[in-house]
Amino acid sequence: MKASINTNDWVLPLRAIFSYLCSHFQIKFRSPLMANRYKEFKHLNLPAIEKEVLQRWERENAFKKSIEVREGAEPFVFYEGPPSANGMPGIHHVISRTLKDLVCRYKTMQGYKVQRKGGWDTHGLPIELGVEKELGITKEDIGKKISVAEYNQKCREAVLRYKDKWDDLTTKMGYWVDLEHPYVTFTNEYIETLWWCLKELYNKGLLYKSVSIQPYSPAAGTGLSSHELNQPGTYRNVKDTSAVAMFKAVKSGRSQFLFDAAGDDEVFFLAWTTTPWTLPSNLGLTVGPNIDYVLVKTFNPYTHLPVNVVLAKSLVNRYFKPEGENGDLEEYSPDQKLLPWKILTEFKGKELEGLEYERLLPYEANSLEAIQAITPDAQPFRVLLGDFVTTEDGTGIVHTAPAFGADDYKVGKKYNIGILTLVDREGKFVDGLGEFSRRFIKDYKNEPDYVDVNVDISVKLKKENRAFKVEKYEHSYPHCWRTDKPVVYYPLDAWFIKTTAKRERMVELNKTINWKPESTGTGRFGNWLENMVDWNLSRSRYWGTPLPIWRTEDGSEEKCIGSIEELNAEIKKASQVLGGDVNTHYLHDGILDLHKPYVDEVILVSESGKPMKREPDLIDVWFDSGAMPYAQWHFPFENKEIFQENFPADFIAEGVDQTRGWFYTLHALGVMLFDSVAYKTCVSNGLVLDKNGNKMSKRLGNVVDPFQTIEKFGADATRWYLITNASPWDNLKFDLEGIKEVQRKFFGTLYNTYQFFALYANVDRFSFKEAYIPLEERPEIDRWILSSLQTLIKKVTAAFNDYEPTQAGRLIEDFVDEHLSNWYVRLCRRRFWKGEYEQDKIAAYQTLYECLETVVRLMAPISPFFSDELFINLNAVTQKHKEESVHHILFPTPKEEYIDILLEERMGLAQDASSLILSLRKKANIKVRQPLQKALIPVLNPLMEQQLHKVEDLITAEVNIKELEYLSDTEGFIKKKIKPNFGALGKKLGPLMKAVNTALSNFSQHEISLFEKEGRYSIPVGNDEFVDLALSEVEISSEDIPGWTVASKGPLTVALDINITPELIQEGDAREFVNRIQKIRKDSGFDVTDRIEVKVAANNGISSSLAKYNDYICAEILADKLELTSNIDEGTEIEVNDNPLKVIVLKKG
RNA sequence: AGAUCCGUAGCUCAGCCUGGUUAGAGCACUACACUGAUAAUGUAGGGGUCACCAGUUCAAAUCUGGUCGGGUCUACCA
Repeated sequence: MKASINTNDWVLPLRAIFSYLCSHFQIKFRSPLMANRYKEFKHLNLPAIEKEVLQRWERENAFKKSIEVREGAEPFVFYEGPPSANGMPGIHHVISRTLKDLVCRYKTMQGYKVQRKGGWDTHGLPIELGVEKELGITKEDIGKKISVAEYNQKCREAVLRYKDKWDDLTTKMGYWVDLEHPYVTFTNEYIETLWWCLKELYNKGLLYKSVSIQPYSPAAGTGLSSHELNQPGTYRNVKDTSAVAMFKAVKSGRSQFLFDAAGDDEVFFLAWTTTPWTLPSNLGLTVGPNIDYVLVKTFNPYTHLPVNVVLAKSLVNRYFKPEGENGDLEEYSPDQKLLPWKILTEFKGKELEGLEYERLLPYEANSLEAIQAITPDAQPFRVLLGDFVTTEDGTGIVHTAPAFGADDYKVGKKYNIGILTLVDREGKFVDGLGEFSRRFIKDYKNEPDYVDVNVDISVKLKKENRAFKVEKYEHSYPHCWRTDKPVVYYPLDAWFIKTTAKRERMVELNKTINWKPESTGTGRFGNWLENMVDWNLSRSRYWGTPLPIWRTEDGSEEKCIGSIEELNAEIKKASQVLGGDVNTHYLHDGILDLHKPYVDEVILVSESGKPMKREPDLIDVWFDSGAMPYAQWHFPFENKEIFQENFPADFIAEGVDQTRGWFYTLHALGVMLFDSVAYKTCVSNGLVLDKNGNKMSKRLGNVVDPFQTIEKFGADATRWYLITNASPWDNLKFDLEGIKEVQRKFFGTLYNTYQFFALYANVDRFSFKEAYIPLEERPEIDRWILSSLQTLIKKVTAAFNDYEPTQAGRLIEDFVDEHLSNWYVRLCRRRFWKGEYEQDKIAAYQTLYECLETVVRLMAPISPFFSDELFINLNAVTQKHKEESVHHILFPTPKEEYIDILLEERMGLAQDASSLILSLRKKANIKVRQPLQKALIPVLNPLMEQQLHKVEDLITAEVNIKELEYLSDTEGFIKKKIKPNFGALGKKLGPLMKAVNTALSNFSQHEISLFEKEGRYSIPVGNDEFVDLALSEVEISSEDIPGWTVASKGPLTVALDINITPELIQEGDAREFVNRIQKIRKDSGFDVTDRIEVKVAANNGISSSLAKYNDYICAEILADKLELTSNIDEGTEIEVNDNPLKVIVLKKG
């Protein structure tokens, strides 16, 4: 502080010389740091201001400097979740980035060093699919129509396609993040760290290969991980053709009891499926061992043939109407609607175990020979027992196709029924299935004339007396997050990370993370961890991080590579051991690109000297982003110290949809690699919906373009709106009207306040060069606003510290609007433009300046542009800070000694009293310009009188009355009301409260005043019991002053003397006249300091009013002369209190 | 089906944690004022079964349980 004051001493004369030179030699030059006038605006144009500020930031390297100025300071670590730049950014990106930015800016202002490395997610399905669409190819064409090398080159070119748009948005929205040195996930360095991570996991035994039934997207040609399946929007309600198929039981010793009951007719097991395409692969039927089943005699509703069917007892009424029970089976005719039916027998599921049935759809491909060719000894087509069977849907008998369901696979393995996968990886039936061969099981190719094979299968079953019910069934079914096509469950070889082995630790460490809101962490994320399954890493694609594992052909030996150096050494070794052409391309320079196809060309050698090939899989892109804490620094190959300093993150923030995505992969890798959390605080923001609460989608056309929004309303207004409208984690209904409101109400008010300050400070040449006037020498209102300001600083700081920016923003808004603009400035206006430049005026300037500067610093994290503009404009004149941006200085700290609770309280009284008096004026229809004599305020105690007395001048000036009169406690004059102080009495009285309340409400005026005098009172509550009340346990308020019209709010009551004496009328005339002249001054475009002369022709009572108040009028309107004449020809016609006048207003000089 | 968030004025939201007696604000609407800050402001008015039901309590928008509606997420539902 001291240094800057010293600086001022010599800067001021220099500045004078400088400006003299500039004006005389007409040098057009505006130093950003120096000015002798506060910049005044013509209009509030936020977008234009922002453009200027952006240019300045760029010119001055403001972002870089904001980190440099904290060199050596304690770091605050932030991780940027990498966006994928192959799509356009949307408005929902603006909210999470605003959140990230404001926290980082705030922490910088708190003195931390906050590095923010940007990043790009560049691998994976979205990019590949985009490229395929562009080239008009499918996955099968890769390696045929286009080489893998060329394909990957195309991907590499496509990944940063919209980088410019993203950078543009980042810049324009004021998001400070390092775009010059971002981490890019496809670089060798990045991949090398990923390999290092994988090898660490491998060495810990956490990486393994296994066959399992996994979600698989035929359209995308790859398996999906559980968290990919858990992206929003993947589960969708779809209508599928479902079928209840009839599996014909084979007669045997064990099934005899069924045939006995059925009178030796055919017996069928009913099994339901929503995926009829799995029926040809059926190898078993699973029943619940303890579920009750029944054999029902009835007719097939399609073929009308008599049948006997088995299904769960509790599901009988799902298929049969009660009226049909025991109906006449003999008389059934095909045209009757009601199916007659009859339960023949009942039994437990376990009695069905091992019963055989006939193949439903016999073809070459699902013959016993074909099955046993894959699984020797397999014994398919039997009834199995499984615990997973429920009776909530279907028939209680589960059609089991081991290839297409995890449960099916498990139970099938147990009973050794074999496995048939009669659908290939493209999603079409294999050969050997008759008319269904090579047909797609779902419309994966967007064929215009696609015919649903599921329908055809169902029709076939119907015709063959093998379907009992076929209908459209609506259920939620997972879809591939990129292709939007339905996923199937499919047996795949895959590499897994054994996340389940670390579940306990992950759960434990999760409890140390500060989640905003808490429920995301405990609920959504916590549940996810509890139910976690192993992480399926494998992807059968081309553009991604290759799995660095090489294996011998028989799988007996394998090697996991953890660095480029290691790979190059192994390359050489293999070449030497294996000889021939092995790895010849890679011997000289080593490997130059870690992607396909190059890594696949590399052959390594096993310990026993056998060649090893790379496992063909790529890894899940989510591993890329989850490993960014390490890979962004190329750890451990470089930057070890930087990494140590930047792990774990203090703070991350993304949309809540990342809970199972990035939040999870970061956490999982942090725990598994370093036994640490990866982030200490995680803020998850909600979705951005349109103004009607619908999700934004291109299809509905309700998306909001962030560029247009910022261009039109400015980034600051947009940011402020996004942050203050709702808590970040609540869903936001985005409405442009809301931004307009913010712009008008908050920014408009702040702008007006600044503008007002600048206008008069420029007139008076206020530059804060005078000594700081001690608080005790400033008037009441200054001390009040400064006290409120400190309270504001405290609350805003607390809110920001608690990651509650919404609270912070709303507090600032309220202060600027309610306190600063609508009370302080309004009441102090005259201090700025009246009188000489002396102590009181300087105090006013200093106070308003301090408020403005502080507010600007408080709001800077949320509103970086406008705050910086105002800061620079203020500081350019006063030079109080040597920093050149608000984002380089420190956040304000509250001056506790400025806080005066009593003062804030009595100002509240003044505001209430003024408001009440204005409302009384309104009731009596007397305008504020008409002075009134007095207002009466009953005071309940000495403190209240004292308090009011101190703000008396403010009230009288504000509501234009001559005096306040206090009515002290004279019995009979003020009517008082008493009621219990519920809060205080509740605990003490409990059930007696009602009685006391009744007693108090029946108090007479006399009893109330007795109570007040004594300070206590004993109240009878029946049965000779009494309750002793203290004065603090009741609330006494004045309710009425007999004979007066009153208004009250809480304990405050006001009466207004509405007698208007002739003298008051004259004064009112004078004030009205001043108002008219001021309007003329303004309309004529006079400067606020111009002196004028006025001639008035008044032929009525007004002239005497004007004569009487001549001096007052002249002072107000800056007139040197007010001349009253009887008549003038020209002049402006005005009206003063219904009297017409003519005036001529002339500027002097 | 389960988890979670939400439901307060026409709209956007406070208040709920810690129960207290007229449930607030802004926007919008209407009328009247004020103003040398003017795309601002004040006063007044209309507008609420605090989603519903039950419980706890002297007292419930607030605490508890349930129901309904909406969002998001989960699930190996054949």
